[in-house]
Amino acid sequence: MASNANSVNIESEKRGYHHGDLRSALVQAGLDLLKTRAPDAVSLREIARMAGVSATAVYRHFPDKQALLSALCDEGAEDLARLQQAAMAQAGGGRSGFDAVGRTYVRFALANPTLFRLMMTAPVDSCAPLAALGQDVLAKKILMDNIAALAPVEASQAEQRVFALRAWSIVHGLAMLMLDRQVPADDALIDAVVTSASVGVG
Amino acid sequence: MASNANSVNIESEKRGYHHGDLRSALVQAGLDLLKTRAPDAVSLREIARMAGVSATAVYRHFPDKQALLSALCDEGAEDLARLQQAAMAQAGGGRSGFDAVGRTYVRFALANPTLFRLMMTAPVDSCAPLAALGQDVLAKKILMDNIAALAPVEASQAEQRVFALRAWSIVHGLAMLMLDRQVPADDALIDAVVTSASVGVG
DNA sequence: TCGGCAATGTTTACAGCGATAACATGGCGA
DNA sequence: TCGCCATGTTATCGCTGTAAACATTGCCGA
Repeated sequence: MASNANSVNIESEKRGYHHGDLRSALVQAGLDLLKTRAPDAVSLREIARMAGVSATAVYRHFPDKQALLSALCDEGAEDLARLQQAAMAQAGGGRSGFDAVGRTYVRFALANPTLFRLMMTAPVDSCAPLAALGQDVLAKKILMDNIAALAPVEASQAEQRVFALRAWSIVHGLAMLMLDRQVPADDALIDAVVTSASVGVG
Repeated sequence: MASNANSVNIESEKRGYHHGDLRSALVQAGLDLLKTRAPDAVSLREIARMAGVSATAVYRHFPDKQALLSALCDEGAEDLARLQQAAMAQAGGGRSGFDAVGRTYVRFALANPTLFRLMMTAPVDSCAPLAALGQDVLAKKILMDNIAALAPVEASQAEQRVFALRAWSIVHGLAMLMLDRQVPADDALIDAVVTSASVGVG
């Protein structure tokens, strides 16, 4: 997951005043921290501590905490996109590929709850235009296009867009409900909800 | 929205050392604050300030911040349930009532973004059993049962459960995606996604 | 080779946060 | 009337994100 193959072993080497590749180290530390902490329990200071560096050093590489978190989101988005591409390829495309991508989406959310929540939760009050956001949004756009391409061919473009959005809503809603424990995180349940979703429509 | 008709005008009266009904006042202040703040920008201290009381007074009525927030969630859940009941009644039940309930769900989320997010986001790391949570979960259970009752009659119980969960996923996912600005918060779009959701199945 | 500048670390400081402990007030029943 | 106790208060703690000032070092031009 989101390995930065270069610049490993940093923590073991005795480093001098300068770190070498602190930015990558911070991102890696952040991803590690995300695995065990709740989203609002992820503190800039702890990430810095984990990277063996003072808290304010972070500000040499990110304007503020949110920027650091956004960098983590971008890593997550890349991961998710890779997984989905693989799932699609393995299923051989078509409808079964479509379902596989959906299942991958939900399973990724369950496997990386905090990261997923971070990825999908907008900076909230900031009315930033979508284009200004990180590349994860771009990844989603690509995903949307892929989904739309699987809509029934006889449908109009608007109908295809609705079809795609509904598909996204199903997996996103299911993922969120399971993350928030409103619904048991049952693998069979994922299959049931996601798979038959395409039955009634195509 | 979530009016506590009793104990109004508290802030205008000159109160003595004791408040009278601080608990209600805190809940009301919290709901007011939720209207303008992002979820993680809602601080216990500011709610207390808004109620004209010291921060630690809150602890006489709630064990911790989370408990106060849960009280806000319960108010929100009541509101949502009321709105959905009204929508169902006005639409005259049946499929159009079903759709109306779904639309109400999404519109409530858009109208009360922070409150909705608070309601639907579990205390995260706490593995609390669902039964131990606030009444909002109960409200959701009722909702689920209502939805399930509208599933195709020839379906098995398990199929009905999946049908209900998929319906919930659609509206929940759509609400979340719109809240997080992944998708434009367009009223017509809500109608399109929610309404035709029942077309392919029943 | 040397001097200095820019990049990138550090320490210090501040205001706001949730939470605890100790203290103050005052309503109400014995 | 007295005293209990529910419900307020202030003081304090450790944590947070962030800004400002200072320290160190790699690198580039003279």
